[in-house]
Amino acid sequence: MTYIGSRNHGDDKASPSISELLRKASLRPTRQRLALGALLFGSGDRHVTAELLHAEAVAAGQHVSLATVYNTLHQFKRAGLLRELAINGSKAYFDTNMSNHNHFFIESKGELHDIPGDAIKVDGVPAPPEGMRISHIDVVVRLVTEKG
Amino acid sequence: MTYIGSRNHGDDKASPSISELLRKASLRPTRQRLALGALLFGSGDRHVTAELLHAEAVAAGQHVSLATVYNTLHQFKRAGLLRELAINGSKAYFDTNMSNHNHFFIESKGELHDIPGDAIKVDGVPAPPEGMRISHIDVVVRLVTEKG
DNA sequence: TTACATGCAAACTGTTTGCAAATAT
DNA sequence: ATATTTGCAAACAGTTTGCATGTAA
Repeated sequence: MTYIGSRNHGDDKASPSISELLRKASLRPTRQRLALGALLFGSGDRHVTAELLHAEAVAAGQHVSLATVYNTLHQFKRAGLLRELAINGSKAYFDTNMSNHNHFFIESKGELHDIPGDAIKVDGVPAPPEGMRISHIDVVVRLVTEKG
Repeated sequence: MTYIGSRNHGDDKASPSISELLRKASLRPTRQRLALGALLFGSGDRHVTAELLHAEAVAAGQHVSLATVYNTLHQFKRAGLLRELAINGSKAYFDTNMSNHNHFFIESKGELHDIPGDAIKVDGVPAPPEGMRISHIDVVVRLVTEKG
């Protein structure tokens, strides 16, 4: 679940590892889930919006409704295959990189890039209030063009 | 506009400093902006959503439309009086604390709390790509109840 | 066979916009 | 007087949902 290396297995055949991912998540390996899973997990870490993933699936000749893309993203998230990122106020980004890491965000393009997990160190976080614990610390480095 | 109310012209005992803020921002001191400004800047650092601020204004007996709340929040933001926070995927939060600081976010309540700017230190941020510079680094410490 | 998954459209939430009426200067 | 601001409702984007149809086990 951490990373899925190479893509091969021929051209028109679903990757067996996707089926396995789905099986482990108790999700039936439907055509749609296999297609979306291949797009998401078939080639390294990815950042997608529902809209982008849908467009990719359609471009790949797969019939998948946008609602199914949303459903599938949430199912994958629930299964621990994806993480949802709150980057800007409007769109939801999903990240296939489940390891500890952070992000550059290019505001002008809505584009995300990973910062490896061992790069950034956060110190001095105050103790949470009584009865609360830290679930996660998000660091987003927002970038603009040099001109500003 | 069907509202029948007092037009407090000139001497406005309510909040002279708000009038000044507005004047500096080249925003006319209308009744709505004065009311919203008083709610936002009248009592320390605040985190509001448009919906919350609108509810507060109405509760305070002020006629302000939600559209005007949105417009005003953006005008204040543009004037450097507010900062917009991207915390979760759905709602926009506005923060009256313009100094460098970070946030606790209590997911279950959608509640934000400041972490003083000198508390958290972020080290090891990689150099941005060519032609880009860092505009801001957001650190959000997400909290859940101890039980999960 | 039957429980689960999909697609469509309609519903929904949060936000923005067009325009006539109101207000500030 | 004139340029700006407001309120309303309608438009809009992104997301979720209800339900009939389709599909995996």
